[in-house]
Amino acid sequence: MPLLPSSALRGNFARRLCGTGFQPVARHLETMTNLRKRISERLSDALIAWLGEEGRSVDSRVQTSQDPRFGDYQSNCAMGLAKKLHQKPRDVAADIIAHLKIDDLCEPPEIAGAGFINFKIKNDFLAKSLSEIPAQSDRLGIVAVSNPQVVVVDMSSPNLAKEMHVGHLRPTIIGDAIARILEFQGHTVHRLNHIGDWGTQFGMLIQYLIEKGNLLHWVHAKGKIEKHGFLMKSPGNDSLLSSASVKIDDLEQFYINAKEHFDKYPDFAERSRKCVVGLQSGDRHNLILWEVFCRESLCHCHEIYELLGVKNLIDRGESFYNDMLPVVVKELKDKGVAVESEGAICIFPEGFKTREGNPLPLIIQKSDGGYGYATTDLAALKHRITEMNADRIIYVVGNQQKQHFEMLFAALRMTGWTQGRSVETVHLPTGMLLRDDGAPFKTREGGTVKLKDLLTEAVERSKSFLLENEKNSDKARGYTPEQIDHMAQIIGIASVKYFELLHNLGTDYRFDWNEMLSLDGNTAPYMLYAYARVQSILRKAELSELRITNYELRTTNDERRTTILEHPAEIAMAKMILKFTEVLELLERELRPSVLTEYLFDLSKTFSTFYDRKTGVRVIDAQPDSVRSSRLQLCELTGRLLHLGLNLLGISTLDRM
RNA sequence: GCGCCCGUAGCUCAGUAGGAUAGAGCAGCGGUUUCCUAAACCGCAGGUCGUGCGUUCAAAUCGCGCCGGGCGCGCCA
Repeated sequence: MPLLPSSALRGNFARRLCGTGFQPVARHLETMTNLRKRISERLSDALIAWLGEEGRSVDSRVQTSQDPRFGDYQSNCAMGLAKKLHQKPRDVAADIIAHLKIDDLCEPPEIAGAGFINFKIKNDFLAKSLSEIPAQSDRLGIVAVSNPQVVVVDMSSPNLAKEMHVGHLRPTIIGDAIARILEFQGHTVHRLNHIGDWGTQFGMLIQYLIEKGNLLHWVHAKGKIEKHGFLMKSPGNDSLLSSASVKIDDLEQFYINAKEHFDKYPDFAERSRKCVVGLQSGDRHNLILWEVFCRESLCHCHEIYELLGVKNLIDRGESFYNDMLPVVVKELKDKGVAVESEGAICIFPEGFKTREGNPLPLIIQKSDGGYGYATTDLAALKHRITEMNADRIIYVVGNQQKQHFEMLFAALRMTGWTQGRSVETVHLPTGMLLRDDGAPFKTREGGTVKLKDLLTEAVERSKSFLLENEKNSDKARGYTPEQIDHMAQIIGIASVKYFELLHNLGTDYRFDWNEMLSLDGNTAPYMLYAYARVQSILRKAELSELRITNYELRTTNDERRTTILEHPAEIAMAKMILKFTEVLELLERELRPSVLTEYLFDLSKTFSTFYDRKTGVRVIDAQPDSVRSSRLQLCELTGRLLHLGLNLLGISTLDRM
């Protein structure tokens, strides 16, 4: 059975995967088997063999069984089919089985209950499937999708007027995880940081900067600004910006001070408004200061992104779309998509109503001539579709904006911008972060919690835990302070990220330090620990990287690795490893990182049982050599898989804990 | 008032296009260290899936009503 496309396509794969951080699938023709898909294909063949063309329309999907008594997979198609054929479900099941050719994969299928067909995978087939996983691939032989798309992930979206707060955690972390997963699957992904860099508050901030701020090296610049949008300029290559700089230590406080000043002094407020006007009319001095301010604020954001390990962001502010706004409005007016209503230019997508039951507008030009967020969002959509050639645009944004995105997407369908091309737009609504007492996440004084403070605390808490361990003679591992710092950094950040990803993204959830940093349960530390144990085994078995290479190289040609699956723990391990392909399918369909966290937790648990002194098997001192090498292979695959899975979530691993 | 989301074990949450006796983790109780990291493992206990009808061979899952919570509903993002 051909598991990879022809060699002509393989060059494409390699190119597409460039820049994802993963090795291209090239040398090996092996891949990881999708057990569920295999059975489903055989079932489909059987249905066609039995019913002819009609068999094609029957649902041949199989699902994993909940109870091991029912085997590994089950098909429920006989029950539905029985109704159509006016036969008994169990008879239908028997007919299906009679046409099934599956004895190389499974034990003889069994009919149970109301007409379920149960499949149990043969150990031999599990072993064969494991041995097919290529040894050198950090992708574990998982091939890219055959229909790669250009995907824009709209994520993070900070507002440069203020510092990033806990509310940005979900859209940033989940957006990055989704981007990583789609990249891994072979799509071209653009992580788009839709930054709030434009609007009335910037007038106030810039005026405050001029009057009270710590402006350094302010030099009147030569030249002129050609276009709004500091983000359009190539960083570090701008003579205007290099001539002015500013340092704001506490951006949040700066905003609060400016706002107080604004409320207290009407003349300052007046100067602020003039500043806004200046900005909008392209006044050079105002614009330079605005850029300087945005640069400084963006530096604060990137400190956070660095801490979180979020890379390859396209920082593109709202200002980027400024010049497009009047063009878009005119176009939509000309096309008759937008109409004037109560002095404003509006689009009225079908199916949306106001409080009074009137059609609800998407306002693309205010009655005063200004533009709001809806216009920017539309312009951004157009840019992503027509300039970036996006096939799929994913917004990871709070669920409060659900209706706005529904209207936006409805409006998009009226514009004709996709020109018949299929462009999928999807809003992944994120839930709110609540305090552990269920209240909105605020400081005791009612202020917002800075993201930076939160992440710092996570690292600090991890560090004090590690230091506590070192004091305990039973647990002390003799780490140096540098090692402790490094581990605390990884564990702290991993804990916060994992806790985010663990929850279903749409629902509100409670933030609980003790829970997320706990070593017990579905947490990052538990999983990092499982990974560290794998690494420890491989070290103890003296399978250094070089040794693994030699060990694997012996098996590349005719001499296959033989996997021996006898002990229940070995069999469980094998099934769990192969299940990964099914998890990826689900991820592709549902874009829910919690599907992956759940799997990784199951994998870790299965490994802990496999390796346990009571319930598991010996590995390093196992005899004979064939068993030892088979078990080492299971460990090695688990390690690679944990590393891969955590990597897809944006979480780093530790070789020791 | 209308629209959308949610209500599952004491707590936090899963439950994959309706499938068999509803699952995890935490907390609780009880076990396991001559042995590769006990930061672990095993076992026990714990639920009329908010509620009432309905759809069907089959409902936590689909439909309708009700109760309770959240969010949104014309120039803020």
